[in-house]
Amino acid sequence: MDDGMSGFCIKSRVDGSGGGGTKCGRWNPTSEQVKVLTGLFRSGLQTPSTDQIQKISSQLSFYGMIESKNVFYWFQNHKARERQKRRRVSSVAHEQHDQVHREDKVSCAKHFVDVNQDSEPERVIETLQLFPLNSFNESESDKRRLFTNECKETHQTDHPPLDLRLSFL
Amino acid sequence: MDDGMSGFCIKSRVDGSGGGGTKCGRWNPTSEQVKVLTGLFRSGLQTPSTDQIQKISSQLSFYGMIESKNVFYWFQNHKARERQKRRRVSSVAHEQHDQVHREDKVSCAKHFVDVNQDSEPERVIETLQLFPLNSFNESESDKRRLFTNECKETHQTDHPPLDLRLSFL
DNA sequence: GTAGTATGAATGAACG
DNA sequence: CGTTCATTCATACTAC
Repeated sequence: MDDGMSGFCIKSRVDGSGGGGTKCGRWNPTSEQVKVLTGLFRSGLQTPSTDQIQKISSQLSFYGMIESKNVFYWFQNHKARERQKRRRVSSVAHEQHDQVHREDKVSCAKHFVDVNQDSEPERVIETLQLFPLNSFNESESDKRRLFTNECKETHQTDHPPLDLRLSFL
Repeated sequence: MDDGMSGFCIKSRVDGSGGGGTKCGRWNPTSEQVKVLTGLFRSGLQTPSTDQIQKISSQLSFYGMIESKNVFYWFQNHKARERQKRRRVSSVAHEQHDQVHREDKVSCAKHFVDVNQDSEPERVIETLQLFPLNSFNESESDKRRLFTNECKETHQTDHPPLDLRLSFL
């Protein structure tokens, strides 16, 4: 999206500066930054608020270029990966013999459909078209409930107009 | 990545229906779908109504599997993230180092980029037509033209205490 | 140079 | 709507 793709040119490690230079691309935290971040995380701050993120970012900028979003991502990733690791461990160390399906979520997430896995990707020609014309004045939650319960969007095989010049709205 | 790096990196993974394994998991929009959605969003449709969502979904199904809820979530996420990003980037600046000239912010970003949303060769016939009266608002409104980059504080000249050590939280 | 790994970034989905 | 979770993509780094 228009993520802003804020660019940043970072050095290569505090020590480094290997001359190789300013690689523009993704943020590469300095060891000091990582140290502080890790310290914060271990101190119990696993999900900083937006406000905290900004403060942290601000302070860490002393050590080098950094943006709020970097801090944000750092915490998100750090937490996620720790959890992920933990989950893996518990999954193996615990539980009965790990079945072939150790993943219970990865399968078709919800009430999805499309059971076709390794065969001709043929689309079902269900014509279960859209649910009744909505009643205006429905709340967001109503909408969400509606959508999440929707099991399949038919995607009719016979191509619709295709003229979607966005004028269909 | 090549100097393009604008917009989004198209994932090589073509979503299902194509040949072979239609990985059923989460929706992976095709670039066409993203393009249309982005176009709609940019044209002012940031919170489509239920029926609009259905129509969009219906039309986009031409490009691949898609459900209404996907469209719903897409808009939710897109809007939320745009704000989030904005929030993260803004403030922090404060009046501390005064309002530098807008120009400076740009120069600070010397090597990179712009916030150009789609530097993609716009191929879709943008006949964006304002949706019917059911929702007339936004108008042009969009003037997020500022470079919201956090290149900000080049460290306020006189470096901050550096005594931070987590005490600033 | 290729393989493997660590991790930054992105985003679909969903929660409160 | 703001926030959080899970999964995946992309890339920096390391080892062979």
